[in-house]
Amino acid sequence: MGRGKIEIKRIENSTNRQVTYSKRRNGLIKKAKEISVLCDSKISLIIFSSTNKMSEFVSPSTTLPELLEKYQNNSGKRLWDAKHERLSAEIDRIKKENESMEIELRHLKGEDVNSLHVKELIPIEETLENALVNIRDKQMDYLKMLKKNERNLEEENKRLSYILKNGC
Amino acid sequence: MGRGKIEIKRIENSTNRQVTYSKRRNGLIKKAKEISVLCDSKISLIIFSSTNKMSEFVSPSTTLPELLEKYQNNSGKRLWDAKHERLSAEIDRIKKENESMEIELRHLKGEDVNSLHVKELIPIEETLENALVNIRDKQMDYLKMLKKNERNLEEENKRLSYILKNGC
DNA sequence: ACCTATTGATAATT
DNA sequence: TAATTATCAATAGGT
Repeated sequence: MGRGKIEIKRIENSTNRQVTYSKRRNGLIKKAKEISVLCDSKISLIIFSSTNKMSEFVSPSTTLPELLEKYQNNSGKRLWDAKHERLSAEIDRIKKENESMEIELRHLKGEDVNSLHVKELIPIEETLENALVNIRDKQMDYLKMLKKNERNLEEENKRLSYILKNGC
Repeated sequence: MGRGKIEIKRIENSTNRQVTYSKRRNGLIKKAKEISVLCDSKISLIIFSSTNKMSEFVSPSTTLPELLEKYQNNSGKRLWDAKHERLSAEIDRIKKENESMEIELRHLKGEDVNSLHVKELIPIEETLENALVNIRDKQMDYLKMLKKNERNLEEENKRLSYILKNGC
């Protein structure tokens, strides 16, 4: 079907491949249209080129979702239920994570402590004490920095005053 | 492409239509295979005859669900119902909640405090102090209860001893 | 189903 | 990149 017969294997020359792709894709879509009209059939054709450019044809008498629904009924294959399940499972997982974090948060805020046994209060107390130490350290650092800045400014002031008093 | 040219319109004779369908479907699938091999492209072809008999071809380098996923990304069309989107949206929402809780938790544990401004430390400090107060109150309540129990037991002891000493 | 005249698709070339 | 065309492939109609 051309100036020479070709072997059906990947065309290595990428320009040739692109050209052939373009021609054959058009041919394929044309033939898909023709069979859908001639034979009153419903078709979906989705093509991605090797560079991931998409082309599609769906016979006008239907829609892709409708066709896929029929596909599932016909083949018994699930196209997206698996995905739903995965998403649902992920939601469950994250929700559980969420709940336990919420509980931990409440405990660290000293809420709902009545639901805890006294022994369970001890690690929480320790965590809170450590946190307070950290935070106060940080505040202390900040204070020290302020003091240091203050000292630096005072010294600079003295120096400038001295220079002003005694001339340059 | 045959003994005579035909017009591209529905073939009314149902036998002819069926025969043509069969031939052209095979041709279409063959061409789909060829382009997928020659041009390294990914294809899905689903055909239903006018009698609802299904045929399909999916290039071996992919799967229909994968292709449909790409189709959705590429076209922006949603193939499966709103349920999927709802689930995805919920996952996003919960994940965001999760993240902010994680951050809050870390701060309440005195972690990552260097990323905070000193002013932001103040409410955290207050929260921690309140939490410690609550927890220590709870511990104190427990201690008081223990003391009270102790007293009660001591009194009961005295009473029993008295009864034993002086007869019933 | 198979056959084959004929049309249609396309590989190589420009 | 778009036409052209020689050649091969698909297939319509007949058996």
